[in-house]
Amino acid sequence: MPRISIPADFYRPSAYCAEESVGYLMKRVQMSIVYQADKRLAEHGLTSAQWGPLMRMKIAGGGSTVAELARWMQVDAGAMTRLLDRLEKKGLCKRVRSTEDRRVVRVELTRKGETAMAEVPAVLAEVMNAHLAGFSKTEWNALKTYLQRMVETGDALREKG
Amino acid sequence: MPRISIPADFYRPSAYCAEESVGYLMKRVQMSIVYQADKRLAEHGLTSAQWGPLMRMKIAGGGSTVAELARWMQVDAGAMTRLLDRLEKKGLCKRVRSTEDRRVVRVELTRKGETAMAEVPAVLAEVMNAHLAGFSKTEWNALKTYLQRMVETGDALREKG
DNA sequence: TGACAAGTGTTGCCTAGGCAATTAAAGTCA
DNA sequence: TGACTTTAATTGCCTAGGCAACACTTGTCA
Repeated sequence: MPRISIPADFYRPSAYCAEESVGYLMKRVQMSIVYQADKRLAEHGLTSAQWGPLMRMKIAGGGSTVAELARWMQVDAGAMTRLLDRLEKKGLCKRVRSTEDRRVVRVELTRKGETAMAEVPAVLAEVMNAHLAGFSKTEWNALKTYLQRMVETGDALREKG
Repeated sequence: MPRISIPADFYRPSAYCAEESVGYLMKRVQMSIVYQADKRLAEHGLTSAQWGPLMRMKIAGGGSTVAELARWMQVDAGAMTRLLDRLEKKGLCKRVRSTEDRRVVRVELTRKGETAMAEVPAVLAEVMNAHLAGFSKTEWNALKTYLQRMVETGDALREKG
């Protein structure tokens, strides 16, 4: 039962101020997080776009498929194909054509991929914690709640068209 | 006087859960905002990356420069050059070599560019308001405060290295 | 069985940004 | 004045994602 969503009335066409915009602020924060994560991940030969699929392979027990990874990352299947090309070239994963369903390509972590992934969770936690310096646990929870509500609202918008 | 920033302790390397991550949630929200904005801006021949420079030219009185736009958008100068290539190809702006300082290229809005910009603020306000459906003014202010704090913390991180 | 639909992966072409090298012009200073 | 530095804009090469077309399988159903 999706309740009716009435848009807010905070922003008006005239006097649209960037510093007041939640969208602008979120973009700034996002850029900072990606910048810090990329800087630290570069030492392990990874980018902030690349750890996601590797993490998924890891928690799935060492392997996955192109389509599954694309869905998980909420990304185009073509983009995932090319991202895996780059990871494979670096020797972090390898592709194996499935024998059961000959359409699918299984993607598996290599030894080198597992090694590269070892430090990633610590890096991510560190970057997030650094950006939340000064936040109380209450504030952190409030922020998460706000963001979760916006995600739900956005999903509902998409469904309606 | 930059006060000392002590990182938070909310995230730990083990059990790094995406749904709990402020970074993941913010990315989701950001993707939704960009998606909705792109969908509506496409009717005016624009993308969510393109309205920014045009807006800057507009509020600067019809013109700016490549370097100034790149700084304003916090983007690489090369990226801005290419973005302006695309805008110029669509006839939304035009480049004029400056006579005072022959290094700089002045970028000016065309009539067509002004027309395209007319509806943009309304579109942006609509998209932001839609994503903030259900928020009270107090919650909206709290969210902005949290984000502003994270921006400042991120800037401080970058300065320190 | 055979046509058809749906799922899977790849590729081409597009926008978009980062980094580095290059060229040209302007400013600085011994 | 001449050497040096800085700034401005562009370009090449890289990662990255979206959309559409394509080929190849698999499943469905008349």
